[in-house]
Amino acid sequence: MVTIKDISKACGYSVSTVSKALNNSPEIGERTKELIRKTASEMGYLPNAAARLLKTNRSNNIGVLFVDEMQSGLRHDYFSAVLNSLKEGAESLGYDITFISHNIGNVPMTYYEHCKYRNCDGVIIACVDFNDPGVIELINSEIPVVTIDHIFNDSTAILSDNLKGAEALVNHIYEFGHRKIAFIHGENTSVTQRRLAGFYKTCQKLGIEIPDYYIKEARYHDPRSSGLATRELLGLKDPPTCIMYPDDFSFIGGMNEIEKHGLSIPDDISVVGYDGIYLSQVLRPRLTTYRQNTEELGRKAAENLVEAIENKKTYIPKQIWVEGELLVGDSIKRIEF
Amino acid sequence: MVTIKDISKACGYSVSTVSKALNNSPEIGERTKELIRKTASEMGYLPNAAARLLKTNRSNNIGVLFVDEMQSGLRHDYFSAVLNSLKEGAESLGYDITFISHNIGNVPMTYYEHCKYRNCDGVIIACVDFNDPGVIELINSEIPVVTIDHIFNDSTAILSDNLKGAEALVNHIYEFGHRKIAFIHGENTSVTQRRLAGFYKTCQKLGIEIPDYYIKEARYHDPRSSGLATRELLGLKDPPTCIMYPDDFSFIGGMNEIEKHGLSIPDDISVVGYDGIYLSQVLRPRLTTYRQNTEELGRKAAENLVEAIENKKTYIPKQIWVEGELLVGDSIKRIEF
DNA sequence: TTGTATGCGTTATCAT
DNA sequence: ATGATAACGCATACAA
Repeated sequence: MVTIKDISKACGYSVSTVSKALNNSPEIGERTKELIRKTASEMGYLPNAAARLLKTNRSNNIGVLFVDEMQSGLRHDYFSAVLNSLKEGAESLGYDITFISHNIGNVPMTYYEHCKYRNCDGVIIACVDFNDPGVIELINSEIPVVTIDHIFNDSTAILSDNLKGAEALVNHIYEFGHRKIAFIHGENTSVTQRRLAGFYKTCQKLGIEIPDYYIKEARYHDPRSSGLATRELLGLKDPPTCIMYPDDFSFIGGMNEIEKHGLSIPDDISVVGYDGIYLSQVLRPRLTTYRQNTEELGRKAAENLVEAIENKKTYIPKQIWVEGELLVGDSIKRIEF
Repeated sequence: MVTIKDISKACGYSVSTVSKALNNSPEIGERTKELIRKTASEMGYLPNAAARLLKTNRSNNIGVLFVDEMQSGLRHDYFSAVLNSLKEGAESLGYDITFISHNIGNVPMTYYEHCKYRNCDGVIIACVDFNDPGVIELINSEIPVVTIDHIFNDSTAILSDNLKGAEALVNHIYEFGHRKIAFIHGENTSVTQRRLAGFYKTCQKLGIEIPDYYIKEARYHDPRSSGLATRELLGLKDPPTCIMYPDDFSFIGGMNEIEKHGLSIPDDISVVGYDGIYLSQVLRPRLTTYRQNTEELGRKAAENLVEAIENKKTYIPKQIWVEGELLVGDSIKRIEF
């Protein structure tokens, strides 16, 4: 491994001069810098992140906490998409990412301890149980934190605009003539609450009243529970003409149930999803859905965390809402009313 | 931050004694260890991974190279599942993982350089273009490497047994009475080659001849190309009675095409997928498919890499085939012939 | 059994 | 503009 010491020997300058030159210090003459940079690259020099960290207390490493209750972890379309852009955003800013967990080897660690152990400059938290004491400890620590899809006190949060999403869907459904709109929503989280708020608010504005039995709770990413809810809705004396699903993937459960009833989408019943994952766009009929902007969610999370890290003194936490977009498919029938 | 120096002061032992005690050195008396450990934990001591690394040249950090040609990156069911178990396997062995890329900030780096920069003890390579010079440089370097689903010279490879998978599917299809079996396969990779080999070998053994026009090339994870191939197959004078798809997800494209032709699965045409992702099991009819054992693939990759790292002298590279299992669904009709 | 001294590769302080 | 030196936190060879 070639170190600055080797470069120092090779070009006759002292170690400290080499270090300064490589860090582009104004103290060093342009010609000297030139020479040192050249020999460094010729010798294949690479800075040692660990040694640098030891001096500067900056690891250029971001921790990522990503554990969902369903244990599906990375196998969750929405979150793996967010993670992907998170990773790319961080990398383009010069940071690597490390997954944070609560035990490493057989040594139990809190999330906070793991972050300290790896000297993470900051952490991005997504998809976790925000009541977990370990998560709370981390958020309340001195480590800069950005949360995704959850507002925690005054730490920076990047939020998919679920209110606007539900609003856009309801408006769109309404325009197609539907008044009997059912909403199968996910388990009770802040995300769900905002979607419900957007749903009710928009219905009210449009002057349509939704009976309570049109609102069903299922679980995110779980076609089975959405299938059951669908069955209940289809069995009603006064069934809805359009069903909103917790997410595109869960819709598969509804789709099966609808087919089992001998009904066809969208002729007999209209549906919409949520998320806008790849799957939704390859199904036929194409699913009308609301695409969450996972690229921007991940990128903004990385950008804001880095900003918080690099301006620790002046950074002011903020909440950033990321809008998605309506993806118009063919799963809603235009009806008269 | 509390260091061994602080502990040293607090309990009156020297720094080196503390260090040895914390590392459970036999040199230190049991009572002393006890005391030191106790004060350390009371003071909330955490070892500093960077400092330790600087001395020991071991980072307990594994690099992961995960870039596929379709740029779908982490948004790929199969690979995100492998990654997930990779992560868990590594963590349970005391290693963290870091994504390797080819530029960090605006500094262009080769994969190898990135690994060195982060002092990765080893690297797991999956889902990349193995002709990329950067990948080749990394594999040929002194850094221990484990590849997934690709054999590269004599580095250790963890391989999903695609030959057995194709074999199992063909046998199963045959048992249901089918003789006209079409195979839509993915782009030409070693994975595809093995599946094709398994396919042909089994057909031969069973004494069925497959005309060339039953074999179509599509792309993995791309329903559109599989849809096109399906259309061609359905348009044949002598269409197949069963179609094998490159993967479960691609099957969606075939499914749409089949429905468009007014055909029904499995009554009019039988199908099988590959992968056994969650989606395949929630579709109706349930897709008959071959589940790749992603848990074991990821875990074995982590285990073997760690073994290679920790026994650098004695470790012998090997190839490990991981079998999957047939997932019997309802997408094949039993027919007379 | 415990302590002293040194160095890993880097940056920062202070001198020259 | 350049160089000598210390220090970051830890582990280890060697001394006691």
